[in-house]
Formats: sequence, structure tokens, C-alpha cells
Amino acid sequence: MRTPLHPAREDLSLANILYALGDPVRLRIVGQLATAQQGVSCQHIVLGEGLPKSTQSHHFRVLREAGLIRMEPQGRRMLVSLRHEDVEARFPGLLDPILHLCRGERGSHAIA
Amino acid sequence: MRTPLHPAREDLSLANILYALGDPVRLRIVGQLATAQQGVSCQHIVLGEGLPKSTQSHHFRVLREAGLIRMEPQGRRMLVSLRHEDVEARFPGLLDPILHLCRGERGSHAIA
DNA sequence: TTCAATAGTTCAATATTATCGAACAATGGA
DNA sequence: TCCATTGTTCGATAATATTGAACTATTGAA
Repeated sequence: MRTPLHPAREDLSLANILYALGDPVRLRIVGQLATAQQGVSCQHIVLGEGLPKSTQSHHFRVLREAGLIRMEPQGRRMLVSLRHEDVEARFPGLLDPILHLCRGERGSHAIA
Repeated sequence: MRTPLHPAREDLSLANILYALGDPVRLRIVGQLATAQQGVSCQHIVLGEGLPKSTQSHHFRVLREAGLIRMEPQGRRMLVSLRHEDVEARFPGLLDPILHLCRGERGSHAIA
């Protein structure tokens, strides 16, 4: 598996980032990555009842293209991690309140 | 013109709010409402080069249905204002950093 | 009161995007 | 080598966005 393309820090846009976060599945991904210390493989992220692989792949791609996550192949896994510092550098103060909220309300109807 | 429906404060969802904010046109609307003191009519919000009325109406509707804005008819105008307190009550700390960023970067490519 | 202008909504057609099954590629282990 | 694992890509369908045209409601003026 090749390393996919990631936007440079200075190319992140606010609308793209908020758009990527504006979906319950992707919020759940980001919420779980926020608590993970190292990179996590896609399959270790819990996305609820049997979401098809192709749909999962799509959601990871949206997050990657928005610059929210980094994806690096390692063996047959794709290690996923938050680009916390990049987002913070480009849009200071934006991410942490969101992460705090979607950590706190995981599973509740507040997200969806 | 009748008063359109607004979701109750407790029915706001994080994904819906972020989704509504995940569009350059809607970010611009919200950024301008953030600096307005009273309600503003739709047409007084600057949405760039000749965006059709029906598209504008659509964007206001998305913001309203997400609970971000209030719309009240007054004469033949529709007065629009931010539901700042409601959003803050439901999702403390979420809105202000976003408003700060889209006020600061209006017109730059950081938004779109 | 009647007419026209204003301010926005709704409808219907088209364009864009999302979802998902099926096929595919790449890696690691038996 | 063969096969299970992990994810991507493709193509079809479903859902959503965009837009012009028609419509509604309100105001002010004749």
C-alpha cells in the first residue's frame, strides 16, 4: 500500500475541516483518534454496526483530504493518527473544543 | 411570510452544526452575523458575486435547521440572527473559536 | 383600492456527492 | 506457494446541492 497524499499545513481550509467533521461517522473516528496515543489501524476504530469497508475507506479519505488525519501504511495496516499540531497551527483553538465535545458525548444523540 | 420552524436547543446535534458550518458560503453568513448586533435581513449579508436567490435561501435554511441561526419575518424582510446562546448552552466552547477564525480570515483562502 | 416593486420561498430539472457491493492489490504467515 | 488479512478502487444507485422560473406575502405609491 502506498502512502496517500496529504495536504500541506498551509493548504488546510476552515470550510473543508468543518465539512469533514460534519458527519457522525467521521466525528466518531476523530473522537477515538483524540484519545489514542499512537497511530491506530482503520479496523481498530469502532464505527458501529457493520458499516461497509468501502464506506469506511471513503470517510477516512475525506478526513485525510481535509488534513485532519495522517495515514501511513505499515505492513498491511494503515496507521491513522490525528494531525493535531498541523490543525492547531493553521487554526488555533479550533480543534480542542470539538474533540472535547465528541469525546464527552460519544454514543449520545448529541453527535448525530 | 410565516415564521419557519427552529429546532429546540436540546435537539441540536454536533454533526449537524459542523456540517452546516462546513461550507464557505455559510461560514461567511455566520461570520457576518457574528459581528452584527441585531437581526439582519438576508439581502444585507454579502455572499459574493451573484449567488442566486434560491441558493441563498437554501443556505439560510441549512443554518436554521442546524439551529445556528434564528429567522423571524418582519415585514417583507426575514431578520436573521445567530442563536449564539443556544449553541453555547448545548455545546459549550464550540462556537466562539470558529467565529473568531472566520471573522479573522474573511476573504482569504483559509475559509474556502 | 389597485398596481408594481421588494424580499424571499418553493418547485422541478440537472449536477454533484455519498453509499455500498464486488472486484482488486498488497502484505504477512502457514 | 497459497491463503487470510487489510484496505482501495470501480461502477451502479441513492441522496443532496444548485439553479432558473414561478410563486407568495408585504409595502408603498398612484
